[in-house]
Amino acid sequence: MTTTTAPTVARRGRPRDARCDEAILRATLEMLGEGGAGNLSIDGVAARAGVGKATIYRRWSSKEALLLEALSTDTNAIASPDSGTLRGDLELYFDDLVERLRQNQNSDVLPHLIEAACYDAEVRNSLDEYLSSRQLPLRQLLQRAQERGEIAARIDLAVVVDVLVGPVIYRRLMTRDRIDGVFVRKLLDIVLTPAGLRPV
Amino acid sequence: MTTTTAPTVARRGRPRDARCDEAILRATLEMLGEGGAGNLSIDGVAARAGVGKATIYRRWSSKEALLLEALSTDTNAIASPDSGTLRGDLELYFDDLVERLRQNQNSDVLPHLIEAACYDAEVRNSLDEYLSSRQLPLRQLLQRAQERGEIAARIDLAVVVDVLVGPVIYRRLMTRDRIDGVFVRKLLDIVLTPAGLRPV
Amino acid sequence: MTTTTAPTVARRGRPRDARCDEAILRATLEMLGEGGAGNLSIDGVAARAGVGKATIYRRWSSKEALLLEALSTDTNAIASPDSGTLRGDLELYFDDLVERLRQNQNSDVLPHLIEAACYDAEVRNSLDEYLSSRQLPLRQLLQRAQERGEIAARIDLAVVVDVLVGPVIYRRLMTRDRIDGVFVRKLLDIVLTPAGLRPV
Amino acid sequence: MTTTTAPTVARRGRPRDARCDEAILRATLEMLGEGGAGNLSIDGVAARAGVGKATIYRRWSSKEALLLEALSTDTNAIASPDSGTLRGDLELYFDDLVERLRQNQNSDVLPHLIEAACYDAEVRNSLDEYLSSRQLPLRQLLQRAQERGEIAARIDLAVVVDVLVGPVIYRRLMTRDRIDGVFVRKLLDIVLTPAGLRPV
DNA sequence: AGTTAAGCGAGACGGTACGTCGTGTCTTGTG
DNA sequence: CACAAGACACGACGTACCGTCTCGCTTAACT
Repeated sequence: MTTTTAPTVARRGRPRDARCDEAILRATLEMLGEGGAGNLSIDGVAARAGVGKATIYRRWSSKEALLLEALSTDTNAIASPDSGTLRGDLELYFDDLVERLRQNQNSDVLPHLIEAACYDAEVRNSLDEYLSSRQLPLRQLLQRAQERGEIAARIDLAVVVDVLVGPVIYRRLMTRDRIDGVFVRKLLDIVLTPAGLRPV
Repeated sequence: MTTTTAPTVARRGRPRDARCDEAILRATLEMLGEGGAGNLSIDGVAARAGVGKATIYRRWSSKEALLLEALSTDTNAIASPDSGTLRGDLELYFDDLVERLRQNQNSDVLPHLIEAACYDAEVRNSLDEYLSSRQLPLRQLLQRAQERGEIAARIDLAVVVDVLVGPVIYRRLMTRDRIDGVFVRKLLDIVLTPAGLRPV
Repeated sequence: MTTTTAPTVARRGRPRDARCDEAILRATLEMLGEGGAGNLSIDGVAARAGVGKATIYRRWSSKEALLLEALSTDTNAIASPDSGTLRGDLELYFDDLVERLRQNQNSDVLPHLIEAACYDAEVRNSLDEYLSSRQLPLRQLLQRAQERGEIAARIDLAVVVDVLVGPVIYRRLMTRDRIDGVFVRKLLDIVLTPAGLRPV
Repeated sequence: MTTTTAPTVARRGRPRDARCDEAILRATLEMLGEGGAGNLSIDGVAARAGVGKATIYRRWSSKEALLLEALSTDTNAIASPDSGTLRGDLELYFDDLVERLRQNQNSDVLPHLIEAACYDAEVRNSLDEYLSSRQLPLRQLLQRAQERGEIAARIDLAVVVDVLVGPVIYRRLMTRDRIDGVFVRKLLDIVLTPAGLRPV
């Protein structure tokens, strides 16, 4: 994280006004909902938040840094299930994920950030960190399944993550096909059930 | 398709100069290679192609429409393998895909187009069409496998496509992990081998 | 004049269509009336006249050449009075001039041409010729008055023309004050009546 | 005038940088001298002044507004003579005027502004104001002469102004004949001397 | 009658300038 | 120092005309 809230430093001068942070993030989220990331401008956010542009740039180095922070405010923790079985855990995890995606249905923030990350290493890092943190429960869940023997030891769990999350992201970003419980079940069936795709 | 091959229409006025199309597309691809989609400007393309901006806008309604056309010119056909086995076909298909991705390694065109598609329905449609055409061999290959009985009839092939392509795209766009033969084998192992992930 | 209507030359090929000239000039005058010279474009004239742009440029070398021609079509001859007295002649001449100005009240063609003449020598010459032809009756009228002795022989008639026409043009172009019979009488009073301004 | 010298208002935000005004006006005058008003572009002025285009548009709504301001900076006051006689005053006034015209000999600024004033009311007003201020000394000078009885009380001084200034402007804009001391003397002779043009 | 040269409508072409918008930085006066 | 306001350099946008050029066709005059 960039914010090192070292409490002992006690910086001099007027302290930052926490209400500014709030107002800026709220304005950002509102404008994201209305026009999407592409139509969101710092000028616009500043105007709506009733804040000077410098006040924004003092806190975030770029539009994308701001977006990432705004996204992170949605921090009701991700489900970290432990039902005892791999299938059960995955269903809980994905049901949560589906619900999240359903809520901000047409959000284009992710595509925007992905593109921005191509040009800006700092954004790249922050985005990686953000995504990684979102995946943590899934990795842990798989780890436990492998320890229980539900997943063969030889399997590379990183690839399993790809196989599970990839299809969802793919639908989200590219095909825009429906992402719901039905899709998740089909996905899990294919990945988990040997009878689905069997080698000749 | 927009091409109405009605030869009897006999369009009036000076016809479009095909050399302009070439020059513009060539300039576009060059600048894509150099600076990426984000740093590509219509002004720049026009200047490099030795062409007025209007000549570009006469053909493409936006930067993204131009990018899509430029991408489509890369028309060495995608591998449409038929080795007789699902596994064999998939390996051939993905080896081809991996090679393509390897070539324009750090291209940010796809992220850029994905974002643009969020705001512009026309781009959305063109992009869908483009992606769909790239997937065609894969869909056909799976179709044949299902007819041969290698894939259970109850399986939704659309989801299989997601499960296969999704992980690759996911690495490409989000985790930026390595995409190579090793990854593809692991991926196919997980998806095709029942012994990998087995339900309790 | 540019048009050398040598009838014996008998140029080969398809002859120019006189209806085009008409249509173009009519369209030009209409658009002049609507938007003024500044808002008149060759594209617009061509479209309204139902004519290709080349058909216009084949006849006139520039927008201004076209304007000059369009102006010259208004060729109901200028009054060339001969009432026997200087004052009488001048009143007739200026009444005619005032009427002409009144008709195309807010025309901005003259300013436009004056400016264009600054940059284009051809326009300069055509404009000079046009203006000179309009002044001819006045010069003749003054010439006769000088021969009759109404104007002292030592007087430079060119300057008299300036003194008479200048004020009208000045009002027209710069002050935009009213130009009517009252003004003309006042003008003639000042210039012709010794009791008006008398040297101490 | 637009300048509201209210010092108590204490305008907020970063104040306009006076050096920008200077640089822009200087660049404008330079480019006027080089290419004339017709070849002067906002892009060009911005580039030469080392200033963004927005910085120009923030101050002036159009090219013409800028030109008017630039002209007004040439503020070595106009001669406001008081020699005691009408003839003497006029000679002083016109000698000054002739000298000014001689300096920027081929300037096309005036024609350009006159045309622009046809389309833009704001330019119209500014131009009127500018011209009116230039005429002020002449009007005062005539006023005094009328009070002294050198000009008959019944004479409309506004028309006298036209009669005096009109011929000069007319030469300047239309005939492009020479404007010098000789011309001015001839002009004054005709207007002031009863023996020149006498009514029958 | 066939050939040829130009006229014609349509519209593409290389340019140039336009006026607007957004970025990230800066400079004021006021807390 | 932080803050609101807003000026600043820069760069891209998409549009409008300019004057020229190519198409396929028509229209006469000259072979």
